[in-house]
Amino acid sequence: MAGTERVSVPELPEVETIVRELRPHLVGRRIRSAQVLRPTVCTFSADQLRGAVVRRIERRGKYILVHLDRRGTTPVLAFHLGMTGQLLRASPDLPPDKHTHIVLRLSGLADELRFRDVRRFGEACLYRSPPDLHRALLDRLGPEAHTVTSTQLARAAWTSSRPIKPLLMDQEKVAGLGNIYTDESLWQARLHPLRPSDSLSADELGELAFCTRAVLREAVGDRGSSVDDYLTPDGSAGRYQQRHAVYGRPGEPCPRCSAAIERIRLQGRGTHFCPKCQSAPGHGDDRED
DNA sequence: CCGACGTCCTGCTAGC
DNA sequence: TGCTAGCAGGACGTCG
Repeated sequence: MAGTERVSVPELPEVETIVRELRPHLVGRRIRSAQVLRPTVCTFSADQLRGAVVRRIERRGKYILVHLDRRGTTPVLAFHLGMTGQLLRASPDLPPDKHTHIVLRLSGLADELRFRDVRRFGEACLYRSPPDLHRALLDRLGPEAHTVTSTQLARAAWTSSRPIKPLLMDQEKVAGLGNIYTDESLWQARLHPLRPSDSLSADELGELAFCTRAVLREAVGDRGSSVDDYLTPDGSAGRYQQRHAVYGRPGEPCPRCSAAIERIRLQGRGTHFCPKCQSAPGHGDDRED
């Protein structure tokens, strides 16, 4: 793959794709055995999982939540994939590599489930109960990005003067967006990533909410973006990267106006936008329609 | 309260 | 050719 972007960071569409793929394989099965190959990436020991039955699996923000049933308790296993995390089904005949940190074997499932993470920004946490999970994790997350409304966006945006891009990536404000889909949503909404959040009009925030939902819906339909090594648990790749308008395309023509896509650094993140049709802050907001 | 910045980690690549 | 420095970034801790 050409370009300077080599890493595919799992965001809402990738995590949703993983959850959908795993669900029919995991739900109802019992964890026969668990191996923790690298204890630093998780908060539990292998024997805390043994014998647990998977009741359901869901996504919240970028978290994968595996609800368990074990000896009358209902613990929840939560995965965050960080930048390079993967949940893969793999044959036990293939020895796990050095980046495989957790291995689960389930009753009635030939493949084992592996948590693999090259850069180890991801982690797996075990919570004692759903209320514990909410207190420690879920209550801190903002509304889901794929259903976010203009009202919800306005509530977050109008109380902050920080640029709109880092606000969208703040999981306490909106849950599920990362670098790729934030850049794509802002391009779709014709908003410059540096625009102060509290400078956005109700109309602009309405458009941003609409575009964010649309981008995520299409990306989920394409089973996410595969930029380099992101794969779904069955080993297949997503294809939304073919539709990226700006992300990973510095210097290429904007699909809307043909101006060259720019790339800047914003709070340490590579940020891609069209300098022509995403009007710069302080240069007026007149847009053609 | 808010935001900027350093930290974690590995693999790839530009440059000497 | 082989080395190293730099870069990529999600979330969190620290500092101003």
